Amino acid sequence: MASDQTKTAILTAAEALWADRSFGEVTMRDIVAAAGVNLAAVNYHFGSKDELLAELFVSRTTVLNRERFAELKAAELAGNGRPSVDAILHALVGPPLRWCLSPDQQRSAAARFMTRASVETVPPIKKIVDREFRHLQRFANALRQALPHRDEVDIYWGLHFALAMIRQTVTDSERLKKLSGGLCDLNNTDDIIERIVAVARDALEGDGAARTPVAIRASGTRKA
Amino acid sequence: MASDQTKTAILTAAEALWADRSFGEVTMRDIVAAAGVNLAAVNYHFGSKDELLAELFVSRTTVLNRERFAELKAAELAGNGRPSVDAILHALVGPPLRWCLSPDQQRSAAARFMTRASVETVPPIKKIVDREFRHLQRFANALRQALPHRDEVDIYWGLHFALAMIRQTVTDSERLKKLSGGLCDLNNTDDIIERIVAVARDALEGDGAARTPVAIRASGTRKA
DNA sequence: GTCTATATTCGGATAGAC
DNA sequence: GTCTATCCGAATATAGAC
Repeated sequence: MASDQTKTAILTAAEALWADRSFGEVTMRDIVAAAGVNLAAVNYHFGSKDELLAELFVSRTTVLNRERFAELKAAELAGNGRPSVDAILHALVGPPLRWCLSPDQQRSAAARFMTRASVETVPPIKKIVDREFRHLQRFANALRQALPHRDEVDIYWGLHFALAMIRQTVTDSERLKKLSGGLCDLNNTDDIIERIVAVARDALEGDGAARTPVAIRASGTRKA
Repeated sequence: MASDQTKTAILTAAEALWADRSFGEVTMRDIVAAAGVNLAAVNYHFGSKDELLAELFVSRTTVLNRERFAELKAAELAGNGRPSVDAILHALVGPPLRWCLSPDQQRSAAARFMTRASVETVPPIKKIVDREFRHLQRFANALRQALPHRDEVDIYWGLHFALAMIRQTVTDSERLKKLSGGLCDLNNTDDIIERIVAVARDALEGDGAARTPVAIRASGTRKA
């Protein structure tokens, strides 16, 4: 087997396993068994279990963040440098949710893996949070520019809540499905994204906006 | 040392350690070292590491759920059997947040421990999720009664989002503090509870964004 | 590059003294 | 009830054959 294939097989297997279980619960033996490679391969290609996690996490977040950032840039272009709150939130929420709910098993696993890994306290992740931190700052800055009249504190809380809903939906959709007796459709990606964006938008734009009648909201006051 | 003291010391130490690290990352040796007791004491008093986790989790959730439920009952009394959405949400959100932000270190650790443990995939937790499930169903039922005109699906999503915000705030407040440059005051318990309740209430009572047909919503808010 | 076999550490559990 | 000492399995990592 070629070197690249072995590396990729390990990364893919690790991602799938870490999507559903924590770092410590997944052993290297689990990973190599799923990847169909030998135990020694992990250390040969990555050095250690920790470094495998770090490389995998950087690899996936780089792609996801690029996708988010591209949408943010597109929104800035469309808004002549002032993207709407709605567009910013779509750039933040859309990519992870579309990944998670994708029929592509690997994409879905990648989204769950990242969400899980980002709250792990193990050393390899601690070293990488800075990357994610700067990534989120871009969104915070975009929101501040889009809502110059809003108290900054409210903006950060709104972003915090948006991230909360993304996380919960990516990692805990099973509970919602059971709680609702199967009523909540977790296959309708667009509907879910719109729900999260809508709630986050109301949180950001404030109480007044949140109680504005549908007719006014839907006609697009934010675009002005 | 008396039996009760040893048991309590183990429970307290385990709770504090599991508040910040996952099940697998905390070893029994870590726990007994923090508790100042001997390694064998855990097996003597609890049987195994798994059973220690299960007993601790049941112990803490029992108290928290009772507190939540008492507030829900009080709200029902005050509302003549029909508690307001606001009161229901306060019963759901208040207890875990007050625990988490309490100056009492143990209370705070208990809240973080429960939040962490509830998403663990290890066997001892899997066996207990049913308890939590029934607990949440009570709140779902209360919300359905308070909002009879609302689509049930929206109610479950609103509950889901409320739980998301609670979880994120309990486990990840540190990131919000850093992201906001210290602007967000994470000591003002009441303010935080009101923020979460307000957003959840808007999501539940809705300005309609979440239940508006896609066709209408898309005309004004979707990005290009 | 890949794999087998093994070294080494670590963690959970237990036996038995006190 | 408590503690020391130890067993046993598991997990990471590595050495060395192919």
